[in-house]
Amino acid sequence: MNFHFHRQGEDTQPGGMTPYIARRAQDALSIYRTNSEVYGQGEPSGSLYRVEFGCVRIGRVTADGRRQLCSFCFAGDVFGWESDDEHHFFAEAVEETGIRILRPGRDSEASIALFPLVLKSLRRIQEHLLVLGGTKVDERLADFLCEMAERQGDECLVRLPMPRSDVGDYLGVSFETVSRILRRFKERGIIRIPDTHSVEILDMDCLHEISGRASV
Amino acid sequence: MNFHFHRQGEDTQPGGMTPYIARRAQDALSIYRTNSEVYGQGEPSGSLYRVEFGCVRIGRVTADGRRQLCSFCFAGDVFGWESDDEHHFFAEAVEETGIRILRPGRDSEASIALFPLVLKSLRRIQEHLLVLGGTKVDERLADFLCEMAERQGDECLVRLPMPRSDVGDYLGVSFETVSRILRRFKERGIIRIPDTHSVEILDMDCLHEISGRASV
DNA sequence: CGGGGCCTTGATGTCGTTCAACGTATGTGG
DNA sequence: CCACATACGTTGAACGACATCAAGGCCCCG
Repeated sequence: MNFHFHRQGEDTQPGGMTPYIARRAQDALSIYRTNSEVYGQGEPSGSLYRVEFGCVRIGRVTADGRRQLCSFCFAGDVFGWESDDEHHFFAEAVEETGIRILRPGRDSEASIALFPLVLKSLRRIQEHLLVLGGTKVDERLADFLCEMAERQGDECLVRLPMPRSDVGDYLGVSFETVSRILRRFKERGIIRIPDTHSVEILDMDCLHEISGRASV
Repeated sequence: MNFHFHRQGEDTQPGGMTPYIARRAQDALSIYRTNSEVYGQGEPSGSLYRVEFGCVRIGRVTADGRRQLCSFCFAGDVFGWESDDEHHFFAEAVEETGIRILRPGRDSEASIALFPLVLKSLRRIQEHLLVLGGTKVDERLADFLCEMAERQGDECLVRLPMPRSDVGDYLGVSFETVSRILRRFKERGIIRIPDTHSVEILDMDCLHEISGRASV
C-alpha cells in the first residue's frame, strides 16, 4: 500500500491501518538533502522513521568494502527497525527527502500498531531475497522494474531517483551491467528510457515473465 | 497439513525465554518426518510454529522452477510470520523435527511477546540478504558455515542436517559448487569433513575473513 | 543383487565482472 | 562566458568464475 505525498495535518487515514502512528505524527518533519545520512552503521537506535516524500536507501558497507543495499523506502514506508539498540545498517537520502521521526513507546499499543508494519518490511525483504538468490541478471533487473512499478501504483512510467550504482548494489550486480541490461531491454522493445531517471514499461507481461519471480 | 505422529500434552519448556508463548505452549507438539511438509505455498496462515528439535527449511518454488530457501530454523526458532492470511513460502522438515504450534491472539499481550521474535527474524533475513548480494561463492559458503557455527553455540563441530542441494538453494549456488568449495576449504586446511553432515572448523578466523560479512 | 538418493569430480561453455575509455550534464572559479 | 572539474552514465574488450552437463562412487533399503 503506497501513501503518496501524505502530508501532515490530514486526518484521513488511507486504509486506516496505523492509527497509533498517525496520532503521534506531529513529531518533527526533517528534510534531508541528496546523499545526506539519516543514520549510520553502529549508531544507537530507538526511533522509527517514516518517509513523507523522496527516497531513502538502507544498506551496509561490508568489511571488504562492498556496499550492499537492502531496501529503498518511499513515501509511506517506515524504516529503522532493529532487534537491539544499535543500527546495523545505514540510511541515506537518495534525493531530497522528508522524513518524520516516530518515537513509539514500548507499550502494547505501540506493538499492536507497529506489528503489521514490521511484517510488511519482513515480507518485502523476503521477496528481495528471492531475487538475489537467482543467478540470472536479467531476472534481477526485470524484477526490480516490476517492484518499482508496483510500489509507484502500477504506473507504466517508473521513476528511478537513485543512480545506477545504487541499483547495482541493491541487486548485487555491477553498475555497468545494470546499464547494459537496461539497454538490452530497450532494444527488445520492453522498455523506453526517456531520461536516465525514468523508465517507461512498454511490455509489462514480458517483464514479469523474465523475472520469473512469481510462486508456482 | 500433515500431523505425523501427533502427540500432545508435554509441558516442558526449553529455555523459558518467551513467557507469553510458553504459557500457551501446551498446544500440540507435532513430529514431522524427514522431508514432510509443515505448510505449503498458498495455504492459509494464522498460526506460528516453534521448532523444538530438528530443522526446518523455509522457501519458495518460483515460476521458472527454481527453488530458493530463505532460512533454516532450528530448536527455539519461531517461523510462520505472514503479512496477510496466506503462506507465501513453504516449510518442510529437513530431518525428523518436533514443532509446537502456537496460536497467538491478536491482542496486545501477544504483540508484545512476539515483537522481539519477529525482529529477530527480520535481522536474520537481512544478514542473509547481505550474503546473497555478494558475487563470490567462497564468501557465501564461509558465511554459511560461520552462521551455522554461531547458531549452534559457537562449537567448532558444525552439524549440517540438510543435503548439499539445500545449502545450494539457500546460498543461490549450484549444489556441485557447494561440494567443490567445501573441498577447497578442506584442502586449505580451514575445515575438516568427518562425514557429509558434519564440518569441523579448524580456522574460524580465516573463515570470517573469507566471508567478509562484518560491517566496517 | 539391484535401484535410487546423495555426493563428488571432471570438462566445457557462457555470462558477468573488471578494467579502461569516452560521453554527458552540472557546477565553479577565473 | 569559457575552461575546468566532478559525478554519473554508456560502451567495448578480455579474463575468469560458476552453471551446466555428464559420469562415477557410496550408502541405504527393498
